[in-house]
Amino acid sequence: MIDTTKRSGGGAAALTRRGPSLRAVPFVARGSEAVELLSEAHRQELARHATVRVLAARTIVYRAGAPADSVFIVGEGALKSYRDLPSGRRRIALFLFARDLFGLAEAGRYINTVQTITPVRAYQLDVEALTQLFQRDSALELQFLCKTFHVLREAQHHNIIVGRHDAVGRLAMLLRLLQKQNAATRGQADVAIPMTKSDIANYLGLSLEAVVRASRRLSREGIVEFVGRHQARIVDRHRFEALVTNL
Amino acid sequence: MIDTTKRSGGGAAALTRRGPSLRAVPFVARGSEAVELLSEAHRQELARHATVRVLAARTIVYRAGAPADSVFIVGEGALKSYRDLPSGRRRIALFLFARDLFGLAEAGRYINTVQTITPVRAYQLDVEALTQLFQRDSALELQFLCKTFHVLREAQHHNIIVGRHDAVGRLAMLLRLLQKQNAATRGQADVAIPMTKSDIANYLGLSLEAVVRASRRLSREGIVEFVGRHQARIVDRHRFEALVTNL
DNA sequence: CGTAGTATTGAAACGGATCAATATCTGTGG
DNA sequence: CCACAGATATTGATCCGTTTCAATACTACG
Repeated sequence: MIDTTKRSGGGAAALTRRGPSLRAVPFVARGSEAVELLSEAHRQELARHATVRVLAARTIVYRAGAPADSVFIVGEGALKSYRDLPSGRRRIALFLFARDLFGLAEAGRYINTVQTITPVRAYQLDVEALTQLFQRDSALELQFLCKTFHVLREAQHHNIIVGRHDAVGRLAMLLRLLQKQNAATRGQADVAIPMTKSDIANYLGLSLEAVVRASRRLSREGIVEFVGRHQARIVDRHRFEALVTNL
Repeated sequence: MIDTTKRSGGGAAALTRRGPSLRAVPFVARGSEAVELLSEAHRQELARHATVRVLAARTIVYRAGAPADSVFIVGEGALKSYRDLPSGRRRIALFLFARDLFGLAEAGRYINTVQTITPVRAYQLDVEALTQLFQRDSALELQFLCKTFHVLREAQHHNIIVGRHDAVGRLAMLLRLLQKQNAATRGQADVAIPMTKSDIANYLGLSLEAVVRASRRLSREGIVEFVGRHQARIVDRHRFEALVTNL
């Protein structure tokens, strides 16, 4: 398990220059849409207190039940946040991407296990230090509050996905999510799929076979084209959107 | 639609003496378990800025998409937070009870519609005033942050419920939720069910018929006894817990 | 280059959705 | 206080999609 940990103060890489950032929709309405919530000043303030961690793929960041002393901000890469149920089943609660926040605790313990999917760069923040920071900087605290709302909305969206009764519809909604995820980097039709089909099954609340069959159906009907295991391309956007919206 | 609104400053009722309170599990570990998070001082501070609203059953507090200018704290009663989907289906995201927080917005708009189930007393707080309050009182803001975590965890728990493939298991988990809800007021075995079976179906992601059959099965097997439509009693606690835990 | 995790495909069984018909409750106005 | 209407609940029969089981293929990584 590779885990390169260093203090982010030592101006080592380009990463450090930029520092942590969050993504969320503001609490109240402002002219534009979703924005960079952290000001440059806040970013630097966080960077001073953060530890940069570089993690290999499939590394467990922390396990459910472990003492929660840090929160994390994803710099780059993809992770999954999950719980293993008594039956041996696994439920993935959330996929995490750049600028996402994780490490939310209950009574000082992490509730989910978090594991990297791809190689990841993350910023680790000490909880104690952070709450002290909040006392001095109310605006920064408000950003975290907003971000937590954002995560909450994602959880509710996940509820709606899992509530659907058709496997193809659920898969389409996940692909939509992934497509929006890196709409900036890639084209509107290209979808990068970092996780395995098992992960997808665990996220959608389906069996692996159901996910495979749903994928096959999407490609057979000419709606989505799969290129290898970790790449897809939306061919018929119209029918794709119809599937997604057909709640 | 009865909607008695009054400024909570005018020391009218016993309600005002106590004022709003929140329920959540602390961010970090403290000796005991879930606690009253708001100090007496905080409660009074919120009460000064809050409007008390008394709402009849089945009143819509706000609709999805409406401009979000207030957040609310439930004083007493039960509510549902839901979204109507394009298909006409309805997904209930959350049931709300005493000391719960609602009115979380995205980009200045409410995302869900909130409607009372029973008569409700709620405290309404202006968002602008609240954010200003946060600037002066960082600790109060932290309470709201913790409470939002609490709601997030409930959403994730909901995900786990809906992820189950058996109807009886899902129903059992909801009954468990309701039972814990008023474990203080009522006995360990008694469960008050304020909502209708349709509401339950919309929450569990099942058809109404499936909920009815699951109820029937629980009572036929002597696990839960239903007294009228809004009351249940857990007869065989052991098998009940087995059902709930059988994830 | 082998091995363990990952994916694919088929056949069978189960469970919930849906449709339909009827029953019961709740609140309202006469 | 009762009758009525609309919402809520119950029960049965059928259909459909997903789960499960099983057997085989792939592929990434050490």
